[in-house]
Amino acid sequence: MTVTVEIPHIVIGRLPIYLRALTRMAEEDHQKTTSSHELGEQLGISSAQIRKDLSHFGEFGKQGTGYHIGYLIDQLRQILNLHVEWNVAIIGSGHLGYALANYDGFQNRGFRIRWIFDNDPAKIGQKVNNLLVQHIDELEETIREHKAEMAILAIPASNAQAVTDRLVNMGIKAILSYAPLHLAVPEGVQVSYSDPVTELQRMTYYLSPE
Amino acid sequence: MTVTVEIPHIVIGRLPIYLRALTRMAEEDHQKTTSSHELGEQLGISSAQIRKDLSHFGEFGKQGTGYHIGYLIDQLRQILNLHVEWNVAIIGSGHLGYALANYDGFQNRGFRIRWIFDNDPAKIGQKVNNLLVQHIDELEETIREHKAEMAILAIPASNAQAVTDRLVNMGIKAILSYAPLHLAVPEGVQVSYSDPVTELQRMTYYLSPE
DNA sequence: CTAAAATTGTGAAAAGTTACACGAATAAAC
DNA sequence: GTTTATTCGTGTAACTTTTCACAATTTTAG
Repeated sequence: MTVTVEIPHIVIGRLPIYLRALTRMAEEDHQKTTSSHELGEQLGISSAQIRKDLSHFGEFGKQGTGYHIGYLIDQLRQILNLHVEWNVAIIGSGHLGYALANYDGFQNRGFRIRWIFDNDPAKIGQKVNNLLVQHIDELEETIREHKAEMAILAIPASNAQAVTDRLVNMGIKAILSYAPLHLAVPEGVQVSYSDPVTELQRMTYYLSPE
Repeated sequence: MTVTVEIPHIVIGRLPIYLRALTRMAEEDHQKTTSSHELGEQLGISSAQIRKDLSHFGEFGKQGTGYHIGYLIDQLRQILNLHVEWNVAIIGSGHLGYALANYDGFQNRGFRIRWIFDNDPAKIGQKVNNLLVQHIDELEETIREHKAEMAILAIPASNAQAVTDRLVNMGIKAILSYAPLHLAVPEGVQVSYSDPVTELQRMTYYLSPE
């Protein structure tokens, strides 16, 4: 009898944060080990929470010493399926799509921007950081041919659901959306949202006007 | 005796999402009323949760009818302090800062991008969507003079903490950061993070490699 | 070699969040 | 005018998440 323990989504969400902080410690400070206390200090998270989060996946630390950073980074990358590089399509080559295509932060963190699409004829064929802007109608063929699995949506809200339907239809299983609306997707498709305005609005609640 | 009931942060975080959906209903569908059920359906949130969230702030609905959209939008804007327009400074005029400065989604949602700063002499004085790029060393004087209260960080991780310290020092109380690191700020300063890579990494956990 | 300090992993308690379910009010149908 | 539908607001229960606190282990100091 196998008992499948579902690991809380909220725990998964913190792993990339740990990974980012550990990578910084290794690369900038040339540090070899750290403790849950030190890591928590840097991230504003309690040490107990970090230990409990990690304990869902194994025993990575050593009493008295803490965690070997290189080893823990490696384990986190395995857990998050980052030992393979994921090919990502950007939809929309407006200012934001352009910025994302030029961002060098995807490298070495598990992702490679491989395609960029737009529906504006004036943009098709333009070069964006070594990628040729393709027409959105080539989306299906490109995904099928290259088995793309992730997409970043950098288009206005008005087209976002229609494009999402096409992506889902072609088997895309994870979408990071910058369009300011909720997207309907079938079970099993991951969606992550980023809307600067909702974030600012959340913060203004805590500010006193004037 | 006044009992101050602290409203959960997680509830505050959903209000802008409700506001966004209600605004869409009003503007696109010219709808006058809605129900917690309909709103929840559109957002993938249970109707009970929406009712409970709103009930923290008052009784905005009517049995049998639901919510008057215009009225609820108005109430949410009051709660979130959006009846005033907030002036926002963008730090960094790279690709991302440029995209944010050109984004028209801030208008009518409570924010106005007023300033954009950079430390690259080649960029100072350039025009970005009617704003002149100012040198980062003019930050303090500009904030003091205009009483800016919010900032968006669109700079590399390497400078982010130093710039944050300067912003906090000048009294900035809310920061939306696109720099991929945790920022240390004193109590009472709001920080919101947006890192496409951590979001993608969270999603790859749920995808099967190959 | 022994004592003190550091640190993990974890069971249990506490705190926080969501879902349920129902009385009360309103609107629609007949 | 009465019955049926709809819908809200909310007390309580169920569930989720975080914190506490401690035994066990390892390292450091004397």
